Amino acid sequence: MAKRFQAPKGTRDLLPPETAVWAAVEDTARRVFGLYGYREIRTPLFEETELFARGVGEGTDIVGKEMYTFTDKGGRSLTLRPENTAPVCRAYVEHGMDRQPQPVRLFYVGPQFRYERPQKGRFRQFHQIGAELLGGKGPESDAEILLMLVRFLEELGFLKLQVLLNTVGDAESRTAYREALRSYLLPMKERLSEDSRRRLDSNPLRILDTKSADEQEVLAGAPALADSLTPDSRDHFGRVLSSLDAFGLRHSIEPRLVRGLDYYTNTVFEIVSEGLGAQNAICGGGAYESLIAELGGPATYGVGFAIGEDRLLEVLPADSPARRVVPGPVLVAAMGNVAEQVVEGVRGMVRIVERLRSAGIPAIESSARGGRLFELAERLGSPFVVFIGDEELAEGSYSVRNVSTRAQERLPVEAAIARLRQSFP
RNA sequence: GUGAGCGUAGCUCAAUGGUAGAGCUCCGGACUGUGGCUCCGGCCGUUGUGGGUUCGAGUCCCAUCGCUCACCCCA
Repeated sequence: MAKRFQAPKGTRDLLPPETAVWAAVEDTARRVFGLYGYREIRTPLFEETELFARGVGEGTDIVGKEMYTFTDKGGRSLTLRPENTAPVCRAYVEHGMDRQPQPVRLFYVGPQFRYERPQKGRFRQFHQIGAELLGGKGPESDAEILLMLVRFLEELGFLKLQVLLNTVGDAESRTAYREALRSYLLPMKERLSEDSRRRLDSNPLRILDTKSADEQEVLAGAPALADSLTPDSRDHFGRVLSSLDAFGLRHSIEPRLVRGLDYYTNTVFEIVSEGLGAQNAICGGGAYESLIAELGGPATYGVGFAIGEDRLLEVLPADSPARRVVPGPVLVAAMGNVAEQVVEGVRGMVRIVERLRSAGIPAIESSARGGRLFELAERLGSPFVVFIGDEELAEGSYSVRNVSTRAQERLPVEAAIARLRQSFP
């Protein structure tokens, strides 16, 4: 027997009927984001490696060890996109979108790639739904995009969501805090893990969100980032919070929330969910004030989020509108002599099925008989079975049977089609 | 990159170190103007892969690959 293949490690096939839920979630995103004036952008699945190295940050895990990087036949170093914010900003700069009316509101839907060991809620190819607001004014942009994010999740049936919020300050605040934190931790270096000790030099802020109980204890007496904020950053965060309050958007401040991408400044946020094991964040985001400038564009304020679609689907409420079952195709079955006129019978069936399709009714023919026909209808989710026999052919009618109520009527063709259409808006 | 658990048919699972099985699914037939069937028959395995121990390995050992979970980190 020939070798059998399987999807590469960390990737998976999405199969029906689950794909219908994915499509419904994405449709909801397009609709809700559209309500806020966001339009879709589709960037390449791969970019110059340098874009992510500079944009996401050399010190991040993503760049340090998780990139799918390859050299093409022209000797270029390319990388499968591990996230979509840097590509969107690249496109903003490349296409001179700073000359469009500001701010520019964009959203994206698509696969991202990170070379990691798979586990619950983590894949090498995963999917994100995200949005970026570029060229905005600052705190009010942050609040706007959070409002949209929460509305989207609520429309999917998530209730009582809590947004975890924090500020990491601007560059000046962070420099000040980095020093304060280092001075505090340095004397207690022995109590830190190897990783954390390394971060003491490279990225001390990252030590804050450690999960180790022992390190949490060490951190209990650490200086607060809030105390190192510049007046500007303090004001920024205050305005975000007051906007959210004004909009009635529930949130909680998590002083330890630090995100792993270098480009974030000031506002950062996360939405977490139960039922995902250790990978509990379904959405993360924040503001970035210098990314676009670092990519060669004008100084531009940006804020955005990315939702992990795979994780979102994992915890999607059972009663989510996105799970609404889409009806299967109407089954068309020949009866009596019609069924026995093998060749002409089949062609006649196809003509009838095509007629239904032309009227916008999904339909397939079936050669199943008796109980098997209805078993098939159940499995496909078909709301109706249409019977065509000699009598129907003679008088130009279809017998339409409702699978769930078992009610059956013989109707003139046009009336039958009108009846069937009611189930397929 | 590190650690742990698990790999038997498409799915769910059996098989004391002694002939690889069952149910479901799928396909074919009986049945052909009506219900979730019934009956008959059939396909499906180098027991993830490769070595080793043994008279004999699905079972024990080693390696490898894969899956799962966790660490790290993130969505």
